[in-house]
Amino acid sequence: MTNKPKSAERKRGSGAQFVYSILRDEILDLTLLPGSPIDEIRLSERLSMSRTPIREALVRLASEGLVTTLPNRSTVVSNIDFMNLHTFFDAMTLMYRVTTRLAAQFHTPADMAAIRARQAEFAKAVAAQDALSMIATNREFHAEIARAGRNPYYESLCLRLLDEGRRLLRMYYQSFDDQLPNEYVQEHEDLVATIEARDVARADSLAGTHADQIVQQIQALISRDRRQHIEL
Amino acid sequence: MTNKPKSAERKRGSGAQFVYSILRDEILDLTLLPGSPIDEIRLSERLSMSRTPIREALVRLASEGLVTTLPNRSTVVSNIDFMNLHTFFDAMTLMYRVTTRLAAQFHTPADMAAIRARQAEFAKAVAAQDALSMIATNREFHAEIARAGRNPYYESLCLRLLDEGRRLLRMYYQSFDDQLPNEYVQEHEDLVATIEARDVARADSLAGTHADQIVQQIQALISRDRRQHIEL
DNA sequence: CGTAGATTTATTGTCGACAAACAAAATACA
DNA sequence: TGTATTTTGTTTGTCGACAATAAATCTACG
Repeated sequence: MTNKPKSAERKRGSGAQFVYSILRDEILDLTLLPGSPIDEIRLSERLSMSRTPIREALVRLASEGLVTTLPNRSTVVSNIDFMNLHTFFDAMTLMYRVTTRLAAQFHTPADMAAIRARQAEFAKAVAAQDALSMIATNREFHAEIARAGRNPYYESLCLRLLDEGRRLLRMYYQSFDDQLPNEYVQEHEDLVATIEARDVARADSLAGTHADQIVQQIQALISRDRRQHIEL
Repeated sequence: MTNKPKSAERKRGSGAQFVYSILRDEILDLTLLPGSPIDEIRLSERLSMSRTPIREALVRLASEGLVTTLPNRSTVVSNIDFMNLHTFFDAMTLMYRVTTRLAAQFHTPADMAAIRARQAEFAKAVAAQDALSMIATNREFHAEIARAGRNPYYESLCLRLLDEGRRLLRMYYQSFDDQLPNEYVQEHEDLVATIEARDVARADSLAGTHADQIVQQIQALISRDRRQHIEL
């Protein structure tokens, strides 16, 4: 299935990193569902390597909150805390605003080129109506803006939130992929233009409304989902 | 020197956690200076345990940015990036404001009791003119406020920034401990009162000015330090 | 005397194995 | 039959050892 290089083919020192990125992707793509246990031995067999690099990857994932390790018990994929989603929305909105603001202040021509490239990928995914690709490219677009802001503290929180959002969106887009967010492409275009123009106030405002839009959409998906559950 | 329980005395599963907290404290207290290498074998001898739990602790510290692992080379304590301190100040100020704001909105009686307890400890440290204790208790005070805000995303960033700040302050207070920040005690009192009164706007504003004060003090210490270096 | 290459040494990354802890199954007993 | 207890099995936490890699040292040669 997935390309798994044999242990001999991989370079020394890349083991944990390799396992980390594999697991991370599987968690964020919901290939590993929230709450499902992660067996170290089975994983070591699947990736044909020792338990040591796998444990290191798990420690890293745990420190980022993607997995939860029960002492002396199996580590499980962290659940999505639906009760406290508002904290996620709140932080997401603020980080969108702050990073976009900083990007408008500090971007370089190279940053703009990178941002435009991400935006092009996002537009292509939307045109193709590929929901999964949309989620991924949207994440990369905002990650690139955060990078241009050049504040590693904001950037790391933003990346964490984008990952969490990717997982959340993945959960709903696999059932409701009939949404057509063409307006998001336009909003992104406006965002890019405003950043390039170094219009800090407008960048802040646009990022805020953009975040609100996404929040509203997710909430709509959730309530739609809830209603279904009730009707069963 | 330090109380090191023999491996038999410690509970199974607490090994990595134990090493983590030891190393973390030593890094933040500057017992381990930035840039100094961390030898796994020497550490395993010093703490009388295998290299495995030590490596886990190092992975955790690396994912929090406190140490940097050079591939196939020794992991070193992360340097303080003086060139980009402004990003730290920026994030610190925003997080002070946001978490204090949220604490004003969502605090419970239990939160207030905990915050007051931390404030009492801080006041005691200031009264005793114990610079190191001041740094630690100030950190705990703001960490408690962040906890009362009940947003885990803000809270984790805030904790990270407080740690970084603890290290930074430690660097200057060990040479210039003649500062007497009695006004900080009063500012903290005002902060507590405003939070309890649920005055969100004023809490935001107070937290902002409080952060500005601290930033100014650190910058003053840095410039004073610079002048000394030039005069040598 | 200095520099390039070979060799040694020290330290990390990985592995397989064992022991402790928890969960589940099986058994004893009322 | 139901509950408490023992036994069994599975998975983690820890350990010591080995292999790979880079730094440090040494050697040869200009």
